[in-house]
Amino acid sequence: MLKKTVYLVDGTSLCYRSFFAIKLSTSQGVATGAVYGVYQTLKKIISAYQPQYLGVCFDVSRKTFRQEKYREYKINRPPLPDGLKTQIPMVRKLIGYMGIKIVEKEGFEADDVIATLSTQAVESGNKVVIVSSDKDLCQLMENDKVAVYNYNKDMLFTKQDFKKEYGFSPAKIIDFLALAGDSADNIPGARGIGKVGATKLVQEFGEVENIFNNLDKLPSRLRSIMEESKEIVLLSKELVRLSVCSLNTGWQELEIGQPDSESIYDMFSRLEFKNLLKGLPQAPSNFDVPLKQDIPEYKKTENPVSFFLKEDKAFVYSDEKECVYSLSLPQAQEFFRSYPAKKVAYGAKNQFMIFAGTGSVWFDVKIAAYLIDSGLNDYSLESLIFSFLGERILEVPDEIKPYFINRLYVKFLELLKSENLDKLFFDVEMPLVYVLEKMQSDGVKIDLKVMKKLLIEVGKETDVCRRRVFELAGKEFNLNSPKQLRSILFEDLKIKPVKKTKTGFSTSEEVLEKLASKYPIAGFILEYRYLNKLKTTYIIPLIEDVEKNNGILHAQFNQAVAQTGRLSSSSPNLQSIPAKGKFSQGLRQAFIPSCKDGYILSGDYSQIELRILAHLSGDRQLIEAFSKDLDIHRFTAKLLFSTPLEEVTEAQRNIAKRVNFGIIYGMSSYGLSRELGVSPAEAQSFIDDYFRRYEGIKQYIDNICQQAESSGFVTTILGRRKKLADIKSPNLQLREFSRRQAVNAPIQGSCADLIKVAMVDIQRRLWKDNLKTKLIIQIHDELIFDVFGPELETIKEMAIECMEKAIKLSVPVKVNIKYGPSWGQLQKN
DNA sequence: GTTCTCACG
DNA sequence: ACGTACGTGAGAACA
Repeated sequence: MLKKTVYLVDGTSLCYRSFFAIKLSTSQGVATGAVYGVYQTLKKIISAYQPQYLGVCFDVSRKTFRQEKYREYKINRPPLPDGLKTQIPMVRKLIGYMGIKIVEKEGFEADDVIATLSTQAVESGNKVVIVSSDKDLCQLMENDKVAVYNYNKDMLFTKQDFKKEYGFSPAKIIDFLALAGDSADNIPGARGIGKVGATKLVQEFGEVENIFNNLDKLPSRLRSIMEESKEIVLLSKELVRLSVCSLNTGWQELEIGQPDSESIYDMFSRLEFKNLLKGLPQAPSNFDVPLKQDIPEYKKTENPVSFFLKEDKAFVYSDEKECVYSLSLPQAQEFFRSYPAKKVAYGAKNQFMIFAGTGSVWFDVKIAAYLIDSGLNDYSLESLIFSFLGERILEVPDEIKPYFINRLYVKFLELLKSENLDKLFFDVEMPLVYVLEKMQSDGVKIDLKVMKKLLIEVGKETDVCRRRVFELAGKEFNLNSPKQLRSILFEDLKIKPVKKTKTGFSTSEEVLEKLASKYPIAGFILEYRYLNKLKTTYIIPLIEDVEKNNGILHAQFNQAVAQTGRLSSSSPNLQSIPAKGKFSQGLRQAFIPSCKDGYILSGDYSQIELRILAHLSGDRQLIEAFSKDLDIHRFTAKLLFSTPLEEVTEAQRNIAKRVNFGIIYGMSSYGLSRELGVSPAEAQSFIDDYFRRYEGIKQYIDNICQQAESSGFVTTILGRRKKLADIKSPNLQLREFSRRQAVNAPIQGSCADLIKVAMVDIQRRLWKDNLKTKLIIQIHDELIFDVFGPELETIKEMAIECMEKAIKLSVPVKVNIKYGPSWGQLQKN
């Protein structure tokens, strides 16, 4: 019979070690480090040693025969941490998916199971490798067919290695532990004997029984210790001795089976193990879609045509003929011009330019996926194919893409209809694709001279600030490093820290603000941070970007990113250009109209989120306040402080304003207390008063949370959905987070609905009336236009009209218009 | 790649 | 007893 090697893994110990070593969690905060670590370790063993037999052993419960012998056994072990507890079932599933068997036995620990399997395997003439970090298991190495694998050092540990390190043979580790004790398992050992003493005794006498037979050979102090501890030492030895038990599974059954890659892939994508996904073997793919070169001749125009563009090629597919056509660009343009079917695409925003003049894209599967689930963090075609079609393909070849786009489209159209998202999709989101494309390609004109002048000015001030900080600190250091700054402030200067982060004391704005009155250095650091941010995040990158593009800035407006339905902007982010602070307007002055004598015009929704809250909640007070066009924060202050409207102080109005914002964010008393700088109890009383006065809002919030719980999602005015997977989670933090999202998402998302409708309407009007003015930037509740001079009055009216009438609310919607020669010089009428 | 900090709504 | 307002993107440091 051929000699085999059987690998036996201590699953419980591996889980613990991975959990503490690997701090990893999903974007939702679910701990995943243990799963990750266990997989990596098993994978490493499998690829390094290619074992044929491998089993993972677990402790079943805390109750084992050892507790019966000694009640204190492992009693000081803290309970399983929550984050690990939730991972154990995932780990077990994963091990199963990997084709690996789990072996365990009620009343016994993983170690005992390993001992049993190891003994059996060795008896039938095989070798054993034990994977564990637990010393107890070394006793099994007495038989030199058994080795222990250390996964930290990636090394095998043999009987010889053990002897070299300890000076006695592996079987005696139990005598050693019986004497020295083991604090982790609460093995008592002999009082007054530690590792050193125990080593000496075992080296001299071997087994503990032999010590007791030769007590007369010990020095008197040791002798009395040993006499006193006899019982406890013998008990300890019993506890650390591994026990053979009867198992349902023999080592022969540990042969590794075929891994279930689909399930592993599924689990990893849910746990967001992106790098591990790449390492998984690709499913054998058999697309079976022939490729043709000629121009397709479809007969039925009711079948939409799916396409994918790649530089100078277009790949086209329709259900009518089950093949993909590979066309040159001119061929494709000719085809689209002459053939009137609806076009289906993936990520059309970045593709349709090539098809200008051949009609618009009707269905974008990426946008559809975003409406169906706005919470995904990956909308790549591959990821959608996996999530919605259940096929795992690492990289879809370009020529096959239209085939999959078509399948996704069929699926998504059904889903959009059944979830009542089709109207939002076809009337708002799809038309918006083109609006955004136009905004991106038109771009924003930047005055480089203004930028460069600003760079010099800000640069100078930054240097002055930096020098002042160094003077006050008494030395130079990297002022951009929070770590170095931390040590300067809280160690060298011995300033009392205010707040901690995960890794040490915080040096955030909030902290420095508090320190500034007492320590001038804090003020200079703040000023440095502001200036440096301006310089490195805005001025320099904008200059570089614009220099590459002839004075025009082309940013991205992303339609499938924000979970609430908002747009996001990137490369550069035009939605976070500074608006306050000394140089903000100077910076914005570089954003100028593209034509001489033009204007930059901004249309800004006034208090839109609170108006939407009034609409959604139907709160009597809030609706009335907006109907009368009152200052809403002042009005809230009146209610909170029971003061006549005209007697509300600025301070009271300010508190009310923050409370109003808090409501939109689903606030907690703690959050509000920090925002207001009062105690949580005082904050709570503000919240209580608020809800007493705005009864409808209170009811609405209770309602929406209940709705979220029963359906698992919340919706906006136009039916946009936000899924809330954790709304019923047993984890309090996750649950409360979901509740806050449940309150906020309908408000933020409805606001997005509103402005998106306005954008679509506005762009239609611009096209229809042949206007030269361009919509250039959207900042959530504000639209920025590059106005052609003669069109100023038209645009003013049109912006107000389209924005205010986008969606009819039960309160008036108000838009403020400002305009000027640059973004930094806007004036009201 | 993660952490900290900070810009915007 | 914990960690807390909601939604984004970006630069720099540090491992």
